[in-house]
Parts: sequence; C-alpha cells; structure tokens
Amino acid sequence: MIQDYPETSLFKEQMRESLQREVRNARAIEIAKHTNVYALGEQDEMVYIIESGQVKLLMLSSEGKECLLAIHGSGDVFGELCLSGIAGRLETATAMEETLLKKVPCARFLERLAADSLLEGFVKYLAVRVADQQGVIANLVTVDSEQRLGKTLLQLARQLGKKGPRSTRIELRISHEELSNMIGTTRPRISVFMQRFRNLGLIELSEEHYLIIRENKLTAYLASIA
Amino acid sequence: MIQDYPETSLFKEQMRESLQREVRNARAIEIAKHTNVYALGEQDEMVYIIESGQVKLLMLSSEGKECLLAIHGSGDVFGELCLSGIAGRLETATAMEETLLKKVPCARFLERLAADSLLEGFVKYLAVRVADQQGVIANLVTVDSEQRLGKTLLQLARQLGKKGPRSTRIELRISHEELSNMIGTTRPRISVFMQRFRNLGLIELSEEHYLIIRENKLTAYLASIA
DNA sequence: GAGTGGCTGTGCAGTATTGGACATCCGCGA
DNA sequence: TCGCGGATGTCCAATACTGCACAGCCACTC
Repeated sequence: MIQDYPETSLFKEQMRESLQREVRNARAIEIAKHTNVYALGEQDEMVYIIESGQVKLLMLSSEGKECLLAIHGSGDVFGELCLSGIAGRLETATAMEETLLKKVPCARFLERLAADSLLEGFVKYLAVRVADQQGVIANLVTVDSEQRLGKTLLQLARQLGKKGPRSTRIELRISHEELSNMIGTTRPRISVFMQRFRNLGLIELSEEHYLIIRENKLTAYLASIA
Repeated sequence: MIQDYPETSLFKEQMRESLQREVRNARAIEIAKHTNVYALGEQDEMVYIIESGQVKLLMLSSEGKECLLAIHGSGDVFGELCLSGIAGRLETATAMEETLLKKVPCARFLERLAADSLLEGFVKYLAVRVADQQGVIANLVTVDSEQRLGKTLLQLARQLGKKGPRSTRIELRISHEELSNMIGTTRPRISVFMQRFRNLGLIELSEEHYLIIRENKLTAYLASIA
C-alpha cells in the first residue's frame, strides 16, 4: 500500500530539514505514554514533528468504535491536516510511548515551505498520500480481513521496520486490538490470523515481542490466497 | 463525509478558471459512454477537466473485484494524482455517459497553478481530500453497510445533486451494482437497503429514475440506528 | 512470590453477510 | 410488436463474522 517512492522520501527529508530549521530554538514538548497530543474537535492549528517516540492517529465513530489511521515514528510529521482550513481536529493523536515533539503553527509551516520552495514538493507529497489512501479504501472495499491484515503488516514493515537480510523488524509493540482497529475486524480474528501467519513462518515474534515480518513469504502467501 | 468548506469551493472555482485559461484553445476530447478516459497502469500524465458528462473512477483488486472511488461531473477536475510522480495510473476512469473533456499535461498544470499563485490553495484542496478520505476509511472500518450506504447517498447528494426545498435530486442513474462497489457489499443488500429507505420515505425515485434524497430525514434515520 | 492488569489464544452461539439463483420489470432496438 | 438485455426485488443455503466468555501468560508491583 504505502510505498516509498524515491521522490517522496527525498521530499520528506527536505521537509524535515526545513522544519527543523524553523523549530531549532523551540523547546521540545514532552508527551507521556498514553496521553494525547491533540484530541478530536480541538482547535489546534499546529504541525508536529517527532523527535523521538511514537504517535498513533485515531478516529472515533459516532458510537464509540475507533479506527487507527496511522502510526508515526521518529522524524515523521503529522497534524498537517489543519492546512485544510477545517476547524477542529478530525482525529485524536496519542503517544504510544514517551514522546518528544516540536510544533509549528500551520500558517508558519506553509510560509516556511514556500520560502524554501518546497510547495511543489509538498503537493507531490500530498498527492502520494491521497493515492495511498485510495489504495487503503480499495482494500477495505474489495478484500477480506485476512488479506487486509497481511497487507497492513507489510505496510507497517515498510514504514516503521528495520530491514534485515530477509525480514523486517518492527521495534514497537502493536497490540492485536490496535491491529483490529486498523483492519476493521475484531480482536479474536486478528489473533487467529496472526497465529496462522506464525505457523506458516510468515511472521515471528522476537524475544522482546517485536514483530518480525518475512516480507517475501508473506507477499507470496497473500498472492496465493487471493 | 465530503463537505464543501467555503474556502475549498472558492479554490475549486479559481482552479477551474486557471485551468480554463490554459485549455481555452485546446479542442475538447469526446469520450463515448462506457469507454475509458484512462485505464489502470497506463502512462498518462494528464489532468482532466470535465466540460460536460460524468466520469467514474474505479480501482480493481488483484482478483477482479472493483471499487468505485468517485463520480465526477461537469466542472470537476480529475486525474491529478499523476502529480504524485507515481508512474502509471492506479485507477481506471470511465465515462458514465457521453462526456466532453479537456486535458493538460500534469507538469503544465502545476506551472499554471504556480503562475496564478494557486499553489497554496491547491495544498489546502489536497489536505481536504486527505481529510475526506480519512473519513471514508474510518467509516469502512467502524460502521456497518446500511449506515455506510446512507452516508454515501448523502455524500453523492451534496456532491452531484440539485437542491430542492426539502430534497436533493441526483440527475444521474447510478445502479445498485455501482453502489455496492462504493460501499463494499453485494448488490442484493443494496437492493434491500434501498427498498427500506424508500419505504421509510427517506429517498424516492423520480419518473426518470433519478434518485431523490430527503437529506434531513435520511440524516435523522442514520442517527437513530447508530 | 502473590496479586494485578494487560495481552493473547480459543471456543461457541447467534447473527449478518455472501453469493448463488430466479422472476419481474422496463426501455430499446429489430 | 416482440424479444432482448440490463437492472431490480426476493429468496435461500452456506459461510463468515461478531460479541461474548474464559483461561493462560507474561511483566510489573508491592
């Protein structure tokens, strides 16, 4: 799903640098584990950059159920949707562990990009985001939950993982419940599928309970059950 | 889901004008009903603007199933995802009826926006797109199909409909099959739900088989079954 | 080292959904 | 005027999924 196109990762680097210059003298904000950076409905026109730690973005449906939209790690930028001009946050951002952030008012962020001639790059970056989400939507519509779980794991591996020779480690504990909120199914089903993947040698758990994903095998398996 | 924020519709207008200036002297392309503007995988770095007619965007899953992403009408711009720099179309664009289009190479489109100082506006526009899609994803994950169908109808009404005093007409025939491909369920279920909505007076069919949506009633009903 | 709480593995009953099939209706073209 | 094809309304059996509940397994605290 989410692929790292060379131009995009280049741009992300540039955006990071540009932002870093902007916030160099600002003090980092410390967010404790399990507390919110911002919450649904809040008026908080800030763009954040993660110095260290992990943040998840959640959306809540009218009646309580939640949907995990993304997990961001060190170096990532989030909260950019305030650029849309929509008043109030549409989602909640929660630290999954002790996290250090810096923030910029979204108007300043835009000025900064313009000043560094990064607007076109940012357009490209957003277009990639739209394309990715389109892919996620298509998956939710056309594909069953086992397949979706597999794809989501691959996506997480690419996004957060540290690559090894024939596998990728995700150095972060993601609970089955969190996965079920990304996939759109219930926790027990995730348990069953994860177990199945484990038995087939498509994934492993390290000592520290980190997830290790054998991308090739998993990809092949998903193709085989398509 | 898709809301028309004042800034966005203003920007859309500006973008349309800017594009119109660019293509003024180009000849419109005629696309026959049920034929493609572009197809999955094609190398076609063009942005399109619809002069008249309707176009739907489809994504195909690995094994045949399709997902209807959007329906665009007269004045809409589509195909902008080529700005992402991803080679090859990710989706297929098909004319739902005889359609007239004009097109611009995507690089020219970007230059044009830059020249007309619309880049910031375009960033905002894309941010709204991302926010909308985020909403669609959350719906697919957390909400059941009847609810989703309702929300989708409301969205279509807002996007394509002609407003009446207490209802909105969609002057376009959308089949149950197409709806099922937007919602992520099967045609018979759509039939049942549509029937139910009809019996409850939430929607109607006009003589010409256009859909008439009583937005207030439908919204209230959806809230009541939430 | 007993107790606690969060996460995971599993089973099960009840329900919702799928994916057929089939009859009907309607507009269209021959 | 009569098929014909596409769209719709309905039904049914097979299946997938949900929403529990419960047990085991850490890791952590006291």
